[in-house]
Amino acid sequence: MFAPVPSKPDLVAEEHALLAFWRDRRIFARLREQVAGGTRWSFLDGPITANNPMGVHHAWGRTYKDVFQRYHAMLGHDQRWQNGFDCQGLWVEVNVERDLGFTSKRDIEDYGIAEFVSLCKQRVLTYAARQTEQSIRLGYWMDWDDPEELRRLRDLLAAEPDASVTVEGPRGPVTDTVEMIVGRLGMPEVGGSYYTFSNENNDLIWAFLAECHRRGWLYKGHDTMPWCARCGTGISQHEMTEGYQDREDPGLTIRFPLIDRPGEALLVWTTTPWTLTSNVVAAVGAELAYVKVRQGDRVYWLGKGTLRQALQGPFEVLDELPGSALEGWRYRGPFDDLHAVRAAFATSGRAGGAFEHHIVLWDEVGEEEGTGIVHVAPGCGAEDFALGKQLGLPMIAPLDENGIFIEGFDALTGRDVRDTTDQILERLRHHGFFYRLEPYRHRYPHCWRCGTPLVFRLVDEWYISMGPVYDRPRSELTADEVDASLRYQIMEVVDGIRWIPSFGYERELDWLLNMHDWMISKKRYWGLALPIYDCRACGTVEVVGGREELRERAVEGWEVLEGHTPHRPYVDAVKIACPGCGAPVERVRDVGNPWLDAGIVPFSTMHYRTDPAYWETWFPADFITESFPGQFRNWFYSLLAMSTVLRREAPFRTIFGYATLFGEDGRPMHKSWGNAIEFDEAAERMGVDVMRWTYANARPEDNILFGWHAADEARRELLVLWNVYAFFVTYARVAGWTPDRPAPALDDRTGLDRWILSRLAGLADRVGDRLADYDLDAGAREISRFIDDLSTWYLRLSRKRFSRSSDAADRDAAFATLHTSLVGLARVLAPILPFLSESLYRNLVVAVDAAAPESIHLTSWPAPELSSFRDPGLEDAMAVFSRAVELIRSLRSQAGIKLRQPLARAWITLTDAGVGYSDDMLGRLADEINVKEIVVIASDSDLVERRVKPLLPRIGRRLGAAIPAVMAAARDGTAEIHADGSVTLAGVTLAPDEVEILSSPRPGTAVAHDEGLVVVLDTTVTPELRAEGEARDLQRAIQDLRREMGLAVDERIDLAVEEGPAVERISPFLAGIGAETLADAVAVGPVPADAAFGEVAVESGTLRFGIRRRDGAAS
RNA sequence: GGGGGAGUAGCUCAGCUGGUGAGAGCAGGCGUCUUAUACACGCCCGGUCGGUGGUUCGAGUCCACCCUCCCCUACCA
Repeated sequence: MFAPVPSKPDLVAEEHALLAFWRDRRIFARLREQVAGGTRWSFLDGPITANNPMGVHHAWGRTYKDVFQRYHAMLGHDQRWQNGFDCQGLWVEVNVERDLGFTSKRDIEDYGIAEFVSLCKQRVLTYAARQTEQSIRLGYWMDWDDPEELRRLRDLLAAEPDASVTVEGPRGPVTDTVEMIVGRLGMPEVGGSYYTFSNENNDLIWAFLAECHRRGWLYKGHDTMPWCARCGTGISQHEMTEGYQDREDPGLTIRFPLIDRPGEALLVWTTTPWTLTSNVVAAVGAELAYVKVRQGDRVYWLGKGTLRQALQGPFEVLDELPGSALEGWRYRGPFDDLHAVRAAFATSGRAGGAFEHHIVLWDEVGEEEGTGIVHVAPGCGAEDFALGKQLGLPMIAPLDENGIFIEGFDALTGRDVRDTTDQILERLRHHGFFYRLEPYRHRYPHCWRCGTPLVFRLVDEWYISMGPVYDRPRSELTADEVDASLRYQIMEVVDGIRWIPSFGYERELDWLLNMHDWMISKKRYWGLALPIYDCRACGTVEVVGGREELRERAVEGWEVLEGHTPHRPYVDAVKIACPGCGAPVERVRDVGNPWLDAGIVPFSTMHYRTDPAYWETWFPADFITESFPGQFRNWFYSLLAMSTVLRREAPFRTIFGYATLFGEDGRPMHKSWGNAIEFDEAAERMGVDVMRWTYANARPEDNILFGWHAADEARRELLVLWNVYAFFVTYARVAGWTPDRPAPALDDRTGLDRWILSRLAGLADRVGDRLADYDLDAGAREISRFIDDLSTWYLRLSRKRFSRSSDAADRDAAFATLHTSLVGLARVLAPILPFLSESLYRNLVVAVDAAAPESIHLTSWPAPELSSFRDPGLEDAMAVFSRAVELIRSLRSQAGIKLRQPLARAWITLTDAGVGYSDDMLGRLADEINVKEIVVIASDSDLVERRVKPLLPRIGRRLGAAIPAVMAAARDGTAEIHADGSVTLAGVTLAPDEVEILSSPRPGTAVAHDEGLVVVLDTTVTPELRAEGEARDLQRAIQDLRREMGLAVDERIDLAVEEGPAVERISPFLAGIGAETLADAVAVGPVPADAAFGEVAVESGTLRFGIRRRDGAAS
């Protein structure tokens, strides 16, 4: 027997109960055993950064991952089920620094790199454990580590990293030091999620970098880079776009006095005053016009086109020269007395003499902003640097890695660049260089991690060359040209991948075409140790391809690294012999870009090096999915780049991208804005199935607005399903029905039964197709439509068959049909709503069938076993019928005749689509619209008057200007309809296929039409019909009273109706009312004193009645 | 700065190669149905389709210009 079901479910409590059930009964483990050896479907997880609790936006992506994996499991596909954690990089460092109250890299070095790195690892383990718990709560099935075990390892790592520890792996216990066990997490012998800080991950990146070096693509660049002074690291092009923000800077105009033209000065504009300390030359455009102007007793030179924007106050133009005429003019800079400037200029001048500031020509100079004369500081800007290199200018690099002025800058030395503006302005004013200061708003790059405005610094960084960009379409490139350019090789790989949504393909190609060389170095502590050995003695660069190779080549320091993961500081101690000169070389101190860590996972997690057969089996992944904003240049890019270098083939076949999650108000979720929802809060308040349903219905290419209201909408939809389920269970229990009762054969069931089963079979087919095509929202829409059909059509029309049927066979057919529908629906829902579907299944199947699999997640996709139910003709017919009912209801509403009032008849015409109906459907239909009779007719000609609707798309081109008159005639009804179906309007004859004939009602009827379907309703209410309607009113009132009294659905009553004129009219119906309201005795007379009293107003008076519980009758 | 997208009901969005009363969901109002008991269904309210001009018999849809927002991209001082 089914367990009773509450009418309002506690979804959250149910979810917790099922989590316990799955855990206790090892359902997931058994699913894996069940599909082991099946056809392989390879999903590769994009690692989540284990640095904070997961958010509801992660739950969106994880819903996709879980749905598609579960769907494939239901198809019997073997899978890897490996979650990934992204572990290394600045994300983690920034948080650990914050926890420790650090503000600079010096703090870290004072604290100790080893200790700092250990804290980073501990933080990763903390949040890996946390996110694991949250993912499990979401119902996300993966090969999860035990969160307690992760926390234990974390604590051991803090206390005793070199102590021996044993963990339980899939192939038995594994013993190693704590540090090394942590480094082996996710490896085959330890199992569980993969961690990008693992030894194997780092090792394979070394192999990748060595391969890049072997091909000559790895190089050290000396360039002016965007730099975050807080983090003390360069920012690569990949990271730049994340951090553009509007910012207000000083828009400063200053004077550069001309040495050879006394009393005259150049006007120069800058938004970064600190770079003036490093000014070397001033640039003008050769083609631009420059003017000499007088303001008071001052004379300035500036671009003619900038006069209006640059000058303050009245001026007089004295002279005009082309920019080319200014070349070579010497000027004095504002910081020429600084030691650093003097030193840089001392020997850089022509013929080895001292360098002097002068004007150079530069075609980059424009007049849109500033003064048309550009201050150039090659040590402080990328484009300045390029110009400086081209002209052989001296370079002044004023900042250290923390953004502090280095020695040689007098009072500025030791000061932070971020707060020297006032000091510099003061100095400019004092020495007469100042002209004008105005705030200037512009988009300026900021550090994407900490939000600090970036500065530009001259530094050495390591790059992977992306190869040349050719000035021709890809189709015209030769094989040699492609071989020489990594970017084009990646593009070829991209061609072989399916991108969902499709614009992803274009966007990735666009990024590849425009991207610069990949800067892979970071001057930080926690991350991949770049295995680059840059010999100071002879300049030879060597890259070590793995830990083993390093051990073999080490000439000193190996013992320091021995027993440690390949992280700083231990790895820094190892030196190798320079292959060029033999000198011992140490590793460059840089760590790697974290996207290297995530990009190698198609190799590291698929045992590329250790188990080639396994790798062959699972590579490439069939499917990956991540949020696409940003990932085109991050994970997607690094996956493609690394796989292209190592294999020149795609690491995945299909990529599915989804957009961004915002708060309900359309803004990014932000705690201080009050629109943020924590994952845990969402899970415990709305339930994860509601969350999953919200995500399942979202269009992935659109941003999702997530909040409590959206969740309520999703919940309402699920409650409809729950209501159907609760209805079924309630009446199955009353009737004692269980599935082991033999069900009538399909052919012996009603059209309605066969219809819903056909719909179910179609549902399973279509949802399966959609899920196989990674089109979850379309699948969810199919399910919504089915739930609606099941509830508002099938069940609505079938209710009496469950509760008050005298035909046992028909009742059994109804129960069997609804049971099949609910179980089938649950199985289709299982990948999407693992909890709700399990809840239904456990009660509808497991509770009554000991032989059934004990979890819905151990059942297979139901489409094959349902396919015999398909009957498309029946579905078409039902679509017509349901549309007819809608139209009739609408007619009643317009006519002011409520549904409870019976009417004599309705007529409907049936189109071709409707001919598959069965007779019992007509009967249900008559009940549903409360008419005595439905007459199916071939033509509506006798019932209606005609109106003509010209089909504009057909006639528009032909008639042109005659259209307005034709349309007016159609509206007036002055149309001549000919026997052949053609129509004459306003003197123009239209062919039958150029018009649609509509129908309008005759008196006493109402008519509605839709797509060729016509329904006509006889709206005449005869006295007999009126009386019957009043009887229904009475019945309704009695049922209401029963409810007020709190009677059980099967409790019996005595009914008394007071005498009166109204009663006379309804007396023929009293017996029927008694049956419907479970009244054993129906009396016309005074209402007993102990009865509950009710009344209802009808046309002929008021009906008064009383009911009372029939004592003892129930027992 | 370049490229792309979008501005349609209070909110979130549909509106196909131009066709003449502009749609859905939610919110609001009204009603209906029901021993699925407050679930569901129906109806109504509500829009000068960002602005201006143009092409056309006809423009939310095509063209031009302008305004606002978003995304991508960029070495501009």
